[in-house]
Amino acid sequence: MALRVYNTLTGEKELFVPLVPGKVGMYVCGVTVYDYCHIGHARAGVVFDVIFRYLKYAGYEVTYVRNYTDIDDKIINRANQEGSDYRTVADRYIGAFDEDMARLGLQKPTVEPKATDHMDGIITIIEALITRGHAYMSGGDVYYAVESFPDYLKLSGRTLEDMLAGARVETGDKKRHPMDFALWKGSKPGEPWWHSPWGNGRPGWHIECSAMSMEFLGKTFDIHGGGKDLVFPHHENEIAQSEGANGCQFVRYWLHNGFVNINSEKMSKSLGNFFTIREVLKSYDPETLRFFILSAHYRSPLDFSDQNLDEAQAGLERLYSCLAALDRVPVGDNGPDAALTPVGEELREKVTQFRSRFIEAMDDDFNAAQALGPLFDMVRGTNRFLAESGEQAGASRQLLGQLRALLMEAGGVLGLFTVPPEQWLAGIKAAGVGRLSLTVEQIEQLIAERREARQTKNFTRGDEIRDQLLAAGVQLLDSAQGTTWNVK
RNA sequence: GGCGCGUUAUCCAAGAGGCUAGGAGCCGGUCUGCAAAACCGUUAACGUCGGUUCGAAUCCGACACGCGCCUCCA
Repeated sequence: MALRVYNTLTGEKELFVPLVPGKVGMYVCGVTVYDYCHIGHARAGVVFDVIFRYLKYAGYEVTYVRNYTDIDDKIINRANQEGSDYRTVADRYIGAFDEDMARLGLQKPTVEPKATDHMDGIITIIEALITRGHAYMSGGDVYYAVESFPDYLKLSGRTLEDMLAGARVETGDKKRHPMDFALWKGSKPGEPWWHSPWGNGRPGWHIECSAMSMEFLGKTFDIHGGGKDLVFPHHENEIAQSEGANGCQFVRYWLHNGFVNINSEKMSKSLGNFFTIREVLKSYDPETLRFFILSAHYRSPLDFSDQNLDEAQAGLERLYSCLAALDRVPVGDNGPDAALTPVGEELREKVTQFRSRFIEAMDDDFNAAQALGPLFDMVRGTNRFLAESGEQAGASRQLLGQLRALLMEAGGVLGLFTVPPEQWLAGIKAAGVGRLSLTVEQIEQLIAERREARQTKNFTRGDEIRDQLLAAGVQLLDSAQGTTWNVK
């Protein structure tokens, strides 16, 4: 099997063949830095992080570029609101973005360029567009003439007529066609500006991505990604700019992730129904959020809710618990594994098939949700084997070691299992304690009281304490070694 | 209005002509003073109506419902 990816441009899954064998150039639209990131940004970040990781896992040398758009109307507005300047706002939210993405465990892209560091490239492309008749000056601005580019809207599969029908497009007096868009905006008083052949001003939205991708990946490159909402106008306009200026294909494979929904409705700034990443990470572990994102295919909508996050946590906990159980297996001798029981043979079979099943899923348009299946399968087999062999499990350490390595290998691609299992499990518990009305001391005290009651066979009192704690959200776990507890 | 997408069991969610997805839950079992937890086992589905086919969640058509884009958005 070979990697196949869904290309928005053709609307089909295609065999992935990079421009240069063994190498991949990938550009993903980052963020416009004017506010904290929400869960939608988290999804895009995680999805393309996994794509980046998988391409490397598949043996490609990947150049991954993810930009910061650090000059834009919204940044300027924000700066005006708070009485600072665009640079202050941009730098603050670049810092916040980096923090959020690091917490979600994203690997650093190869390059993370900023729009304002690429003014020369931006100006060069606009000049080329004017020369080739794709752009025109008007009232201090420069606009792209969409009618000059026959392929315009090929990505979203529409026509200019479709777009205008019933649409609320204002016919700005500066534009020749209502769909024309700004490449360069003349600066108004008090606004940041850069020198250009068309006077002082700043770039329009879209052009920075054409400039930065060309700078680091060339005129034609393999993968361009972003959220579905960028298909139009952002990516459509990038195509018009880059292909208009260079006269050659811009991007070979367009990848777009689906939205995060709240109650089946798109999460967005304008609807005001969004959660920031940092808000969510107050109640949920970052890897849980990551796991939740990976539990649906990247192009499908993903419904965000506490219930779904809780389920994701339960799933991830199952995986981590298995890893922790493997760590507790007593070390056997270094000799060959003991003869396996039927249950052991079954597990060996799962171990043998694991990698090909995992790769098959990921090769099919990065289907991480499907790739999770073999992980859980192997976990079930492991639990079963461990339960059966008990103290003797150490005699099969080669098999178990191989199994653990495979789990970690898959975790490396998905960005999971980055925390030592016992520590992760302890972290989940600690987070739960923070939400309780009882202190750890009070809980321990009650448990001690219960132990005494039970020792004197006063089960009524013992059960009373157990119910009391349960009502407070504390779940007791009795075992031969004594009583421990968990937050429910 | 134009264009596009989706509808899978109690819930979440893969699958895209014949091949066990998976998770949570329910139920049964092991364990336990009884429970809980953990572990094991197990259950069930393809929106509706037609069509193509030896065979359809899967392909085609109609309908219903939901959603998205057409305006800043990951």
